Amino acid sequence: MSVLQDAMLSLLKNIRIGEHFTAEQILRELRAAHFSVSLATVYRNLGIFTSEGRIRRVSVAGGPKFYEGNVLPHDHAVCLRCGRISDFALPGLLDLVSENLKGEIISADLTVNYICRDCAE
Amino acid sequence: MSVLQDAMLSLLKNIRIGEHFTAEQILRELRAAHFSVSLATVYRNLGIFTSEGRIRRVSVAGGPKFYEGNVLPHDHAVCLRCGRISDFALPGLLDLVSENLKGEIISADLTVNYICRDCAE
DNA sequence: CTATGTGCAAACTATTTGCCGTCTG
DNA sequence: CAGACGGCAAATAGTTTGCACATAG
Repeated sequence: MSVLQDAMLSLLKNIRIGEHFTAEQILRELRAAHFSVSLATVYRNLGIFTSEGRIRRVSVAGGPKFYEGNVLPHDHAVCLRCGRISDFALPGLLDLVSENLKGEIISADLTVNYICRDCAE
Repeated sequence: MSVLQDAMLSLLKNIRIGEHFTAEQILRELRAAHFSVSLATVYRNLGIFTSEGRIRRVSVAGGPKFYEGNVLPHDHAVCLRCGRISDFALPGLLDLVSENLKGEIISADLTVNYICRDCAE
């Protein structure tokens, strides 16, 4: 683990739970912290961390992917106005799925589109 | 509505419920039906139909998007071995979501990763 | 005739890769 | 010195767009 990789990982791990970053945002954060790093390297390391299960990659329709340090199972809610992604837990989801689908269930990705309370005003 | 657009729409609407096509596959189907059409036009028309709510666009992590004629609310199960996408219904999902998330819920996209019965053998 | 639809090629966005230099143990 | 790390530029995949021509109503 290089100094840069440590910095990337702790960026993703230590930021407020529920934050989500794109590769571009991570690049900006790292540069703000005086790393002279390139986008290719950010992507390369994000790929490594994701395949090691240290971080999680989140796809949201029609845009860049987001990365988060929270690898515990949880779901995402995307506000259609401000675009912000929030984590939320939906206990019982996997049970509900396995009652309704035959086969060996590996995981379930739930993305809820909603209008968050800030935007609803 | 041009003849081509009619053909695209009925392709998406009439095929066995639960089928999902990529833009490339639709192009191939149309050409097999003797249309001399380009990929750009397929994408253009898919975009129009999607924004009109006549078809639905489905994103699956790390690949091209799929399109389906079934616009009724339903969920998707992706087999991690064969990659096939199946429709399935999860009654009670929206209720479960609204019990656990504050805000105005618009829709919920659930994608289940699993091993289908054909692949399990 | 006017709007709509289409092909083609080029642009674009997000991401990945090859190559080669560099740093570290 | 070997192997991991990283910069740069080019490649790639999927999708979108500008433009000029064709076609339908």
